[in-house]
Amino acid sequence: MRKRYDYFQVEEKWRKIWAEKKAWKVDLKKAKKPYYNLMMFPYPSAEGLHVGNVYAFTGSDIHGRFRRMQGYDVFEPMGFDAFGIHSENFAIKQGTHPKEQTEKNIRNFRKQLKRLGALFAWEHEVDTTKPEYYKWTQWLFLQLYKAGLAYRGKAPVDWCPSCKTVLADEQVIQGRCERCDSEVIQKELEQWFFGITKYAGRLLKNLEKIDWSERTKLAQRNWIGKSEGALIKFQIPKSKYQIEVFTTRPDTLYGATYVVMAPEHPLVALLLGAQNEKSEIRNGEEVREYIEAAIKKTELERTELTKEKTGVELQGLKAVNPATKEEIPIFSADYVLASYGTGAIMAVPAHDQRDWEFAEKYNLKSTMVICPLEPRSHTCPVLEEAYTEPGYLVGSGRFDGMPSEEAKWEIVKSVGGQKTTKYHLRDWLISRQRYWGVPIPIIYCKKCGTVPVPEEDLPVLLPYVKNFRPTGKGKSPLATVESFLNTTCPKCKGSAKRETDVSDTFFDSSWYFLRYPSVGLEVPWSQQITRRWLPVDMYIGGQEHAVLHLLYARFITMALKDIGLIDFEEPFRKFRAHGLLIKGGMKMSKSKGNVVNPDEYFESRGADAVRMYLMFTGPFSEGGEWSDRGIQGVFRFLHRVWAMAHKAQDKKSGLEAMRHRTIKKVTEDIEELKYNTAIAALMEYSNEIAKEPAKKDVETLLVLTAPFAPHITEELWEILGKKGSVHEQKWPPYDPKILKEKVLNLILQVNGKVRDIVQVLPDISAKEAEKVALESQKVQKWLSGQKPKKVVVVQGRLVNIVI
RNA sequence: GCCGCGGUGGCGGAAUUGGCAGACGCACAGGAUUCAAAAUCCUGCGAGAGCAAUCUCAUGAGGGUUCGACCCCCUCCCGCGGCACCA
Repeated sequence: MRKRYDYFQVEEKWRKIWAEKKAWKVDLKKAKKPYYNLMMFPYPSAEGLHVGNVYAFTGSDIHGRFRRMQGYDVFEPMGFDAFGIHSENFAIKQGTHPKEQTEKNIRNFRKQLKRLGALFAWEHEVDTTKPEYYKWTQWLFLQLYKAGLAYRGKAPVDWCPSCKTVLADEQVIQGRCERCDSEVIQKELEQWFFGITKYAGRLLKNLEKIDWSERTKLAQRNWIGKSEGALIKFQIPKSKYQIEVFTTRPDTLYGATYVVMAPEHPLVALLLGAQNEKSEIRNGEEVREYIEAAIKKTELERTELTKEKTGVELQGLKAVNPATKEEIPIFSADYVLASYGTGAIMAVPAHDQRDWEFAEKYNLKSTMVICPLEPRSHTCPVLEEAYTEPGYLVGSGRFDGMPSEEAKWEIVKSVGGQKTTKYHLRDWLISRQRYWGVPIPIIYCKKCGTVPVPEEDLPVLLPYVKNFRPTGKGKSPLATVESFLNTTCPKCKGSAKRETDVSDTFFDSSWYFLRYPSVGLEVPWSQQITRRWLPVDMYIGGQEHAVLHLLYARFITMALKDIGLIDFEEPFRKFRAHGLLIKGGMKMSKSKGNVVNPDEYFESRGADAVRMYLMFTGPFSEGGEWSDRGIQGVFRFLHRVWAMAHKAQDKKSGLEAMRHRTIKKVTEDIEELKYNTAIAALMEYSNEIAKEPAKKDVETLLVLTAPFAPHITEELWEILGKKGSVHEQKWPPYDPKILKEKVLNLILQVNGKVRDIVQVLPDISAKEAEKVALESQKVQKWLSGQKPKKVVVVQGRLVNIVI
């Protein structure tokens, strides 16, 4: 009796059985070989599960299933990163409420995710919007606060006028909001920050020792942006003030012909003095106007590269170059950023292109102090633009003739400068003036100041508010909710006000992996369980989070280690970024109308076919291209496997060597996440088996295919009358001795071109191979009697005859 | 501008890392089956020449190293990603 392959019935049947048996449950307390297989949890959008999610999760699940068959106790949790502006905006548009909308979306996601046939540990689901989760997010905030890593500060911050909230540095892409692409403007606001910059050096250094995708590490390195340089002070004569600059090129100090301070530099304001007050600066009015205008500009306007540089001289004041002792002019210009280094620079027009352009415009002196060639034996060229490469010093007093790299630190020493390292990374701004997020657990009391909410009072519940629209006035909508805003001070019991901003959603996701194993417990995480399960063994996710989520998670983990709450400082032992699934050569997006709905294919081809096809489109780490017709290929493959399992005979297989080769190939490919070639190997093997199916081969094929297509393999395993589940089978070993074919196809080349292929014994010696080659008729034809100049023998592969 | 990755049939992609270029699959063509279609199965499928055996050319372009190059080196072109007035 032979049934047709009815994927729908098969998949539904096993989904039910697995759920009933709790087939993937691991005992977190007792597991002997714990393996934490993590995937980036999704944001549950109203559009439903995206095929990109399915792609990522399938790749991760295959890895989990593979490890499980290798004998690990695999914990593969799933959850929802459900707070955030996205759902809030959606709710505003639809006239719903984010809470209800989110609950609805999660129900839908859960239903869709269950069709995937993954190992998900649903009893450990995390939902970041649930008080039982965000209670601990708030608790975490308090721990960081106690440790001095969460602080409130007034600073010019990036404000998105469309999202009506401030943004973290990481969320501003080239002066635009990452989410809505609006031009970001600067606002001076008092906000909460996390002190991630304290960890810059460690975040950078640890990259050397963690097993992560190289490109992800590279993106983090770029973002952290280390520069080694020096702090050098320029005295303002007859005053108590000095301008301290940061430079990576102290070797050019003798060429510093003016200094520049950023418009926001506090010393500029100080030197200007109060309005109407007498100042040393002769053109105070002009300077004031310039600074006001500069501060008003958007980030985009200020960083526009093509724009001509502007600035204003602080007339009447000079600074002394500590090397030349020369008095040089002082400028304020917005090409110098307040947020980096000391907010002031020494300008060396000859050796910095930006300074060159500025000096040209304002007719400032330029002195060449680095010569590209050894100056004693060459004349230095006349520059037509800044020379920024290393070279030899000239016009630099006793340092003349020294290579610039060498002179650097000597010069720093000679002027009493200080060697330092600076990073581009900025502190993490976590305040958001929005509704749908975790309330920051802080109370402001007139008497006691800033008071953290006592831990026993957590969670600070996010109130259900009908009007949750952003106000746009630099305040969260929660500020209008009297019952939330007004509270009593935990210290003096007097009346006090709550912080009304919520925290960045990236804070929610910066620690969820710690919560998963401990879900349901009345502590943020159990020490015992955490010691057994963390750090995460394998983390798979998108590259787009390289400098957002992945950096934040590392920072939080490091901070927790220092506070003494966990005993490891890197959260993810291994991280692999997967590629992007595209369609028609383009990223999928609603506006292009090329978004693939996975449900449609779950219906028409089944989850196994969807899983397998997605993995077949290309290397998992590179991404792939979805084609509506392409899925037919794996669908046919599954049908053929179905058919051959029904036809399989209990007889000796003629495919021993191939079986072992396939096991080897599939094992190694899965190990490296090269699922596309693993599947190709399975197809090749099955193409051979199909000719005369022997049970032994079909069984091996089913075991090897199980991680990719869990339902059909389980069904066929049962149909073959095998005991237990195919997923409980041990991953098959291969025997290197059986790998080799009995005959070797020896390639015979003449002048590097293949002219003949002969079958020989695999262990043929070099001498014999040469003899065989020279005897070949075809080779002789090409030789046409000539004596070979040289014969190259590659053992077990080829012979190349050179004439 | 700097850094990184890539460019292979009509398409997605392989190639044990210097050793048979195009595995596997899609699409396409021919055939079988069918009243017919779908599905399925078999065969073919880089380009050019040839009845054929076979030969020539071909991995973005040009050059080089090598017995031998998709792979290594140099120059250039194109695409993607990260950073970017960061001193």
